Amino acid sequence: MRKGKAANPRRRPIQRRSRQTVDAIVEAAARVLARHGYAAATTNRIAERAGVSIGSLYEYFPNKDSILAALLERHTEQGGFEVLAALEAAIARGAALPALLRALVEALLRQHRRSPELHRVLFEEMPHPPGADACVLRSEDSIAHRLRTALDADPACRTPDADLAAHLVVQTAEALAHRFVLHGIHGLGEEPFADEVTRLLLRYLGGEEHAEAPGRL
Amino acid sequence: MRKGKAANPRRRPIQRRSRQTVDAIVEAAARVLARHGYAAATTNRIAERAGVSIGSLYEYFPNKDSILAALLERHTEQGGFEVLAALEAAIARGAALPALLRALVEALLRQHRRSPELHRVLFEEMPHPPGADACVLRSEDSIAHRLRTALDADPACRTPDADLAAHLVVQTAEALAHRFVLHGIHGLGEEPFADEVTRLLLRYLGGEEHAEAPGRL
Amino acid sequence: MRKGKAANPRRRPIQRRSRQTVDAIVEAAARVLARHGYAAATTNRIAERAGVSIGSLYEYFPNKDSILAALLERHTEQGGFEVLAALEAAIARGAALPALLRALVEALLRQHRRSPELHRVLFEEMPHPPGADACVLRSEDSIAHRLRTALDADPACRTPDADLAAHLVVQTAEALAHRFVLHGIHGLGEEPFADEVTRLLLRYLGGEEHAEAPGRL
Amino acid sequence: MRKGKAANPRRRPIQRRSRQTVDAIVEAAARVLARHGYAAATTNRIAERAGVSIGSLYEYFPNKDSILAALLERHTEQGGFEVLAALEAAIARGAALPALLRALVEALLRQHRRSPELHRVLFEEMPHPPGADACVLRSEDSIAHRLRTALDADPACRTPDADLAAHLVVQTAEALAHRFVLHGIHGLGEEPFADEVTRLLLRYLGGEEHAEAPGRL
DNA sequence: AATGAATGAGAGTTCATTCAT
DNA sequence: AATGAATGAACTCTCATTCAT
Repeated sequence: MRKGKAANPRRRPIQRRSRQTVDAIVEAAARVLARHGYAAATTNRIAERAGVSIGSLYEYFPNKDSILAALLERHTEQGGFEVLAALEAAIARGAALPALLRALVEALLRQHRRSPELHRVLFEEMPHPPGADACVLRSEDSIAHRLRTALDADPACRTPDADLAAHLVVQTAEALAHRFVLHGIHGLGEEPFADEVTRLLLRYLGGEEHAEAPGRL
Repeated sequence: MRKGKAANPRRRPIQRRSRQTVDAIVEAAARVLARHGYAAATTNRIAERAGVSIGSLYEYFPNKDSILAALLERHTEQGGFEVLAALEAAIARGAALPALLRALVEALLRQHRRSPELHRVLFEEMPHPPGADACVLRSEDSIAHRLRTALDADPACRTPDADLAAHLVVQTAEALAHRFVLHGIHGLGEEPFADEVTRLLLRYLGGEEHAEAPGRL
Repeated sequence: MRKGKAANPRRRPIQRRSRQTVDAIVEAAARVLARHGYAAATTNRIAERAGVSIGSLYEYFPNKDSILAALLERHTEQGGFEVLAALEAAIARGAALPALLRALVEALLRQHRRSPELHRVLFEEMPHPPGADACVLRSEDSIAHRLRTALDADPACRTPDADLAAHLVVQTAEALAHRFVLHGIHGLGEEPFADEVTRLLLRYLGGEEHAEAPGRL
Repeated sequence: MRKGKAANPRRRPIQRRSRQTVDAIVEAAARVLARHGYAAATTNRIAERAGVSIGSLYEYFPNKDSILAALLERHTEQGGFEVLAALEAAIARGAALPALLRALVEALLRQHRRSPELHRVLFEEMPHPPGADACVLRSEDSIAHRLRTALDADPACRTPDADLAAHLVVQTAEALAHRFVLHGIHGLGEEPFADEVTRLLLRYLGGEEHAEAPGRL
């Protein structure tokens, strides 16, 4: 049968073994994408790398796109969690605005640095089927949300629309970090880059008196 | 694709007819991508839309990637020229920093607005073969360069590294405009969005005393 | 793209060359089915037998089923034409009812005899997707129709509903011939079989006084 | 199918449990075929419907074909028994030739009517591996045999070769009933259809003086 | 220069069957 | 005996590319 499309549900990875298999497949997809690029990421190669038969792969994923979507989601969620955690830690440390923003920028840089090749393929080489970016938006939203509550509590922050400001801050930091890791800015080092981005964000949020040289945390 | 080959066009389109054919093909690629998405953009369909036989298409382009690369380049260069022109016009008008930045933001928004579908496919759906982004970087570079000379001349601008600042401004404005046009920010209108982004950039560059309400140009 | 299903129109075989290719493919399908059975009739094998690349095959047929459907149709139409022609010839000869029915039975036997293996595979082994039999019904209908006008003209025929009778005659003759050619009836020869079927039909149509031994034509 | 293998079941279902399992599998195959057609009848789906693991299914059947063969056999035998029983009942009632043939025709119609979808799939959609039809022939043979002894005893029957006549009668009735149930004849109702077929058979067997209106039994 | 029919490697996917548990 | 996750050969079909005309 070739007609029965899309939606026949696959085994739900409830049991431990299944979970491992699913992870192995997604992990293999990540390795193949990072090492050989999108064009080489065939289902058969992914299955092979995962040490799983092609049949098993299709036991857990209805088609190729769903594997890549799962990878994108995993990658994005993981990154989001880390950034969120870094934010949380900074807040817990009682960090003021400059240090908070610094933490955000560094977390984003770290995240992009971890596997820049995978990141590049995932976001620049791989076709994003319409709607695949929902998880990216979601992730950004949750970071912006957390940031906003922090901004609300910070007297140094003078900005009319805190929600909007939080979103712009997150989007800006993320976009600049992305670009920096992938393409660099002339020969600029990561440290001065982080300084400058933090300065940018800080001035935007109104804390310009602390703007210079927040230093490393 | 038989082989993932390089991208120098086979025949130098010196004659008028050749130039027209090349343009027709690139234009057809743009239309197909915008209307039907990346997955439907086969070489045969592009040739058909261009009113050219598939054989002729391969007379002018060595492979599919080179067509898409040409399109990406054309799109980027055109956009770059427009932004550059808008910048130039503002400077010629004797615009101060706020108005200058406003002009930059508006030009970028306009550029993304022009064919957002094509833009989305080009930058979010279509695989970017490694190195395909060189032209994007070049375009940004030239805008940043022009901006920098303007900043140098503006006493309102107090920033230690004008070159770096110019690059960050351009990258930030471009990334935020891109995101805004494609995914929006909650229900925010374009006008207030432009205001806020301009405010962000202006504060960064040190002109905070003029930051509020630069108004429309 | 794997989603774009069913209906994208293929090249219509208008030109001479195309017609030849289509014929070669259908003919190859017939040979493969007859020689190796349904299970072995893969598109690649059919293409190979046709001396055509698999790509060309899909240039002319949108999918595997359509090839087999075309073969079924060709086979059925050809058979129908022959039976129709035999009927016409008998009528032209001024044949009376017995000779007419004899001609029908013989034509059907001849038709099934021609390539019994293909016939068996086509009608007993091959899956008939719902609706594939429309052409068979059409063919029978046209034979029944011709027969009916002949019956109307024959005074020997006494039957209340000539249309119904014609259909039953055709269906009965076809079914019995099919079964006889494929499985035989004990050790009965074709000649006596044809005699007996003719007798059956003749008695049904009311011409029982001529029923015995119509002889060969 | 790894190999188009023969069809003797691995385990003789002696125990009650085994018999039940075998029945459940065959029954499940019938339901799946009738409801979803041949293409959807995968071994996994059949096992699922039978409430049996795929492993167990293969404990009782050596391969897929053997399941379908068993179903075909069950279906055919059951149908054969019913027709035989109807014949027997008519004879026991002392029915004359017209009533006897009427009973035969009605029994066949009833049999096809019972699950026409299964019947259609079984005989028109499903591939019949060579030799799968032996059971059909056997069934018809036994009906023809019983009919023959009845004909021998009936003085109204004047036909030279009673055995041949019995076979033709059974084959004709079966083929016409099959066609009628599956495709109909114009808008003809079942009652008049049965009348006409009975008339056809009766005239063939020489009982034309009783041919008109045998009435319902 | 132009055409477009032909090519065929290789993609995604299915499903009958096995076998470790 | 029973399970069902795993297997992988084999299938249908696509599409970038070539080349005879």
